[in-house]
Amino acid sequence: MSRLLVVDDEFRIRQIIRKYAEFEGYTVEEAVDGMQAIEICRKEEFDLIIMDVMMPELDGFSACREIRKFRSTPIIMLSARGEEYDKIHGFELGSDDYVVKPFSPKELMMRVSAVLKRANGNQNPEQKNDVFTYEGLSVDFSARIVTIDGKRIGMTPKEYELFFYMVKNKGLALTREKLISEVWGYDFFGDERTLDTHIKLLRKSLGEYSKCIVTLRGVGYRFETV
Amino acid sequence: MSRLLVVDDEFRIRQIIRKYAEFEGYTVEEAVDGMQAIEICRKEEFDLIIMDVMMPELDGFSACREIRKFRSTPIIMLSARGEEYDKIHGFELGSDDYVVKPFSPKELMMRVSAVLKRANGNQNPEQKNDVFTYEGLSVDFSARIVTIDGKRIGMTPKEYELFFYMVKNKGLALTREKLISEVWGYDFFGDERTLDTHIKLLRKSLGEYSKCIVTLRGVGYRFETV
DNA sequence: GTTATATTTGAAAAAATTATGAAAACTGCC
DNA sequence: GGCAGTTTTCATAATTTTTTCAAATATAAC
Repeated sequence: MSRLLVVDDEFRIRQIIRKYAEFEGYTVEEAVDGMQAIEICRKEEFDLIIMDVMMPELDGFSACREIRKFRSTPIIMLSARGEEYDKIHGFELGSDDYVVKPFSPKELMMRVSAVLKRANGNQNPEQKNDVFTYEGLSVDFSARIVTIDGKRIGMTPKEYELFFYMVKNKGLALTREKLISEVWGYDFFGDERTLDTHIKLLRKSLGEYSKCIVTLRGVGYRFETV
Repeated sequence: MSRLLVVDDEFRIRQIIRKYAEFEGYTVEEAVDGMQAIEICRKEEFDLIIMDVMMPELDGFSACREIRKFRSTPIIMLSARGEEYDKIHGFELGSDDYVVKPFSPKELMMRVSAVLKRANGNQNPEQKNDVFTYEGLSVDFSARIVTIDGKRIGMTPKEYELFFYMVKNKGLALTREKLISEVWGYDFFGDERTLDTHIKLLRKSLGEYSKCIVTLRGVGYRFETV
C-alpha cells in the first residue's frame, strides 16, 4: 500500500491524519517541520506528502520547493482558511492539491486517494507532468527516478541517460549512430560494442521490462510499450 | 485562449463565473442543466467544464459520466458544503477537481488554471509518425513497424529496406537495377538472383498482401495498392 | 507444343550482427 | 594511493540474415 509522509508541527493534526490514513491502509511517517521533511525525503521515497503551510523552522512552501528539486512525490498542502495568497503559491510551485484547515479527515482522505490515483497513472498510460508510466514501470524525468512496481531501480548515470533518451523517443526506431551521438556525443570515438554493453546493463536493470527494449537488427533499438 | 463551459442552474453563479473567467481571458459558454451540457458537448469541444452537482433535470454526476463517454474534457465539480457523498462520487467518476460552494471566485480561477495546466501538460506531443496504410496493411516508417490486421510482421533489415523503398515509390515500375542500386548500393556485385530471393522472402512475410508486389517481367517489380 | 528466356523457390553455406562475460581503464572520493 | 562503483574494451558465443546456386516453374514468342 502507499506510503505517506505527514508534515505538520501540531501533534494533534499528525495524530488525526495518521489515524485516518492507517485506517485506509496507508503507511504513515511524520515530520514536524519542513527541514525534517526534506531530510526524510532525501533518504526515503513516499507516494504522497501531506504538508502544512505554516510551520516553524521551514515553511511548507519552501520545503515543497526544495523537495521538488529531487523528488516528484505528489504533495497536498494544508493551509488555514483565508490564506488565499498561500493557495496561489501552493499551486504555482506544483503542489498537487490543497486542503483548507480545519478540514474533514474524510475529505482529506478523498483527496489523498484522488491524488494517488492520478499519480499512479490510472489515467491513460501516457506521460504526465514529467513522468512516464507504463504498467508497473515509471520514469520520472525530472527526479531521475525509475521505479518498477513501486520499487526504485538504481541506475548508473549512463544507464539513465540512455534510458531516458529512449523513453522520450518511445516508439521510434533509433539508430545506433543516433543513440551514440545523443548519449555519448557526436565525437564519441570508442568501441563499436559499447552501446551493446550498455543496452545489456540497461536490460538487466529493467528486469521484466527489458521486453520494452527491442533490438532492430541492422539499425539500432526501439523503446516500446507494446 | 481556452474555452470553458459553465453548467449551473443558478443564473447568479453562472454570471459570477463568467465575469471572472472572461477577466482571465477565457471564452465562456453556459448550460443550465446536465442535459443541456451533454448536448452542447456533443456539438462543441471545450477545454474545461465547470459543473454544479445539484441541478434540475440531470444532475452533475450523471452528466459528467455521460460526457466522459465521448469526451475527455477536464471537469471541475461545484458542490455545496457538506455533500460529502457527492465529493466521493465526483472523484470516482473522474472529475478533475471540485470546489465547495460558496467558493471564492479567485480560488475557482486558480483551480481552473491548475487543471488546464495539468491537462495541457499531459498531452504528449506525440510525433505524427509517417505511416502508410492500405486496407489491413500499415507501414510505420519512423517506428520501423509493419502490421497486417493489427499484427506485427517481423522483417529482416533487408526486407524492411526493400519494402520501404517500394512502398515509398508505390505505383511506380522499379527496374531490377534501380532496386538493387537503391537497396544494396550501386556497387553491389553479387548474384543476379539475390533480388529475386529477397522478393520471395518479402512476399512470404506479407502474406495476403504479397498481391501488392507485382512482377514486371523483363523489367522489375512494382508495389501497388489497386 | 516447343523453345528460349525469365522468375520463383528451397536449401545450405557464408556473412553479418548482436549478446555476453570478464577484464581493464577510469572516476570520484576518502 | 586505495576503494567502490562505472564505463569501456574486447574476445567469444549465440543468433540472425544474406547470399549463392541449382532445380523447378512460369511466360511469351514462334
